Amino acid sequence: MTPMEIARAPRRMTALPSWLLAQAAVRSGRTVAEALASAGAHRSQYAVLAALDERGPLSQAALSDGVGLDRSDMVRLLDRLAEEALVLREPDPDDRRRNRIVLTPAGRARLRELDGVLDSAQAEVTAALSDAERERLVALLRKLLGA
Amino acid sequence: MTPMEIARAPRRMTALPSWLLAQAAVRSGRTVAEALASAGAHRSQYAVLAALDERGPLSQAALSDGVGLDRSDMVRLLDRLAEEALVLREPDPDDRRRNRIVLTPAGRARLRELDGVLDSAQAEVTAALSDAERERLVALLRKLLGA
DNA sequence: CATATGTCAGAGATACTGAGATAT
DNA sequence: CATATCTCAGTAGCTCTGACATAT
Repeated sequence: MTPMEIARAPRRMTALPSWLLAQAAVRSGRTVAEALASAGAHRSQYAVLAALDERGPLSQAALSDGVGLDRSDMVRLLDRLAEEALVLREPDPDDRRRNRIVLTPAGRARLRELDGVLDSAQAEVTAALSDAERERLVALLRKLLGA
Repeated sequence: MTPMEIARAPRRMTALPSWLLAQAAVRSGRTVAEALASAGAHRSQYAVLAALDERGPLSQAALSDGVGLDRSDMVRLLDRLAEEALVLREPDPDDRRRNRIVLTPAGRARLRELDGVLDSAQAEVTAALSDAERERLVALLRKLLGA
């Protein structure tokens, strides 16, 4: 999904780092989104499942923060994950304002499945590069991001 | 503009090429959008002015195609550029279905100004990299895109 | 009282769809 | 008649705001 065609662009733009990054991100994002969509999932759903798997039960606020999603949108996302019984929403006994979001066994299984989907999507994204080149790209992007 | 905070994300995601590309593109895109916005412009406006400068007068369809923008959106974009007298919309005598979109002297001047804005935005985007690293990144992105 | 949380309704910008009028 | 161009209205998904009730 996110059809979002790759734009042809004026020549002067195609040399810009910002344009190359944008194009690469669009293609890569489309590849990943399509892979997840064919498994019936979305990027933010995967991120939430992964965060819960790595960090254990979290409040919605902590989840929103840890995943970079607005709190109001997290509400709807969790509605859906809870419907599918991939997470549980239980009241937090320590702070009754909070919901404790817990990954269910089904959620964990789903996450494993999506981990595999993501993994082959990465291979597809970087198919044009050798292993060494892919590593160099990753290192440069990390440095660019100040990691 | 495009506030769009950088997302923190689960650890397993931050190692993925697709995630690094997405994050780099978001930062870079924000930098560029803010630079253009402070000059009162948008990315697609710049692209249209640049396409006209490089290729001469074009129909709206050719412009849409050359810039990767939907035809229906091009209508509104050109309304604005024409209001500011940066382009002219004149009937094409050779094919009366078409509009001939012409860059005005003011449009060309605007483009020169925005070229400068873009140029310093690129420097900002790649500030964390050395010249050699920036070139390596550009080469890798080109290869990734199959250029 | 000030702040944090979850929830909801809606704004805003962007990409796209569908249909109509005009011309080829 | 089939197709291309421009235009307009409206949809869809996504992000973000503002407000509210509840709890700390």
